[in-house]
Amino acid sequence: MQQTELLKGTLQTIILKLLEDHGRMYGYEITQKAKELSEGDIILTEGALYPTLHKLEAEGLVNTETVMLGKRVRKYYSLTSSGREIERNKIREFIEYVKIMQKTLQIQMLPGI
Amino acid sequence: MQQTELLKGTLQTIILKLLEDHGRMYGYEITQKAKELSEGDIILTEGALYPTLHKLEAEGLVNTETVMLGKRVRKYYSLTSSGREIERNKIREFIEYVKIMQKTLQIQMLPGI
DNA sequence: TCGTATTACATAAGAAACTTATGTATAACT
DNA sequence: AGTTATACATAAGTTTCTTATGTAATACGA
Repeated sequence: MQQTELLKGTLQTIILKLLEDHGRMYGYEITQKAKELSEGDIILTEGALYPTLHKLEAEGLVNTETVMLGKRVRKYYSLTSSGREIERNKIREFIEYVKIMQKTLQIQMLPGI
Repeated sequence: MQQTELLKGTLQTIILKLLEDHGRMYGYEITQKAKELSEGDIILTEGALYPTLHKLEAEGLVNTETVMLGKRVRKYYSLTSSGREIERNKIREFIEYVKIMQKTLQIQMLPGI
């Protein structure tokens, strides 16, 4: 993550939604997809990403599958049904959060936003 | 703050914008205004609010003025010109952040949002 | 008038979520 | 051959909040 400071607290949401939209992914791929979709604004650091993925796994929100690529390891993650449910909640919460902030800050975000 | 978890990192933004929109305010008043505008969703806890106000003061973003109400103390805060500048940046950053998230999560927030 | 809720400030310990730094190792490119 | 990219991982430290605690005046209801 980084810079915007606001991105704190959204890492799980981003990971879960990327897994929902793009199917099974591995860690490094998640960082690249986030960077691509955000047009360079979201840089997921490894120090944040991997512990979060491990936590999601420990909570049963994602499954893992380890694949050997020659001599290298790649660890794929995919949503469990529980993970899918949490993901939907997190997206709802995010939209709700933006609405709350809009009311509180009394700002308009133009259509399209 | 609380619950939404997303609100982390937005406390300074909320305080600065409320001071911009409503002029000089005291701590308790800020909590009430945030609660009112957010329709009950933003509950600023004292443990978060006061240290943040002190920090904003230490950074020169707000001025303070202490007023006695009978025997009680009330401490008013108002934006400095530097505080106003930072406030505008934070609002811009917030809007930018929402756009980034919208792209990354590929979600639509209907007009009005 | 007495107890409770509200107003109004403040600080401190602990938790959560990051950043920054470091480590290991293979593969690709120049 | 050396640098960059791919790919995983952990640990120390920072920031920002929550929860708990403390003090005290004022308002309100029974």
